[in-house]
Amino acid sequence: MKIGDVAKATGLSIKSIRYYHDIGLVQAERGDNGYREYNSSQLEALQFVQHCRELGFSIEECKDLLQLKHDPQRCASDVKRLASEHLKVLEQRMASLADLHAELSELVNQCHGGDSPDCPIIEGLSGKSCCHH
Amino acid sequence: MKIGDVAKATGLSIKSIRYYHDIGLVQAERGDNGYREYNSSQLEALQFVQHCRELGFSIEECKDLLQLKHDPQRCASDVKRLASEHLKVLEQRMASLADLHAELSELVNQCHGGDSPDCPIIEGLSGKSCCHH
DNA sequence: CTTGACTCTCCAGTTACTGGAGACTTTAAC
DNA sequence: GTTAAAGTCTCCAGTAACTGGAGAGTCAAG
Repeated sequence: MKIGDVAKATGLSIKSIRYYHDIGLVQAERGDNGYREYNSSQLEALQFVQHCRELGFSIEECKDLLQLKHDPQRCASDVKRLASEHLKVLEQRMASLADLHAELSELVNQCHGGDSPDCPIIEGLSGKSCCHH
Repeated sequence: MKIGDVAKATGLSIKSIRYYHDIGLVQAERGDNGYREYNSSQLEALQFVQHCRELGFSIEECKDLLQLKHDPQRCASDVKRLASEHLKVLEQRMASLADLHAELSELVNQCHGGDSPDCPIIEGLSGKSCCHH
């Protein structure tokens, strides 16, 4: 299977697949012409990686998960721990985004939005320090 | 005021301040020794930028906001529009993070976590395609 | 035989910085 | 007066995870 087919099958871009090859995440064999040649297990690995990336795992985490996937000695608790840690990160990001959103939307709500230069948003952003933490 | 003092006053790192100088966001004068010399209006601008960055605005957005801040002809509606657009971005990010979180936590919940290699998380990540979109 | 599609490598750019090297200046202590 | 520490300067490289593009080779169809 050549890289273009793999791209279609996985939904990854050709560039990404080459990148994953370069960093050693999922490496292909080479044909006589130098083209990358992917077999079904490499295809599966790339699909796996793509799902992990979709769920917000970093490349490093994908590497770890891929290793666990291919390790018949793995224990489910290891996988669960990794995933749970990632869940925590997601939760932290969500919380801090929610904070930002609350703060900014308060400023936006205070702003009447007319033609005058008088604007509580600018004033809020100019404020010496922020009271929310 | 020298760069170290500005760093202490604003909470920005020296590196960031120099970076902002380099990209023309907030530029300082130079003393005879070549040191950057910041006056109070530049300090204020940097504080403004720091608040904007804390609220998740990009450098480009900071540039725009800074211009609005220093424009006596500005209208509040322009500021409000910029901020509202940013709010929308924040909302999109929050929504997609929530999606990720839901999907991953479902997988994690399905996993008993014991010593066996049998793991629904790995299986879920290996799955051919994702049903949630 | 040529055209178009596909692949290759290598380089640069993205965002918003951070870290470090090597050199200079200023400040404080002795 | 000297010296050591702290502060500042510039420049280069690296981060994460790619994307875009140049220039060249390869393959299949008409």
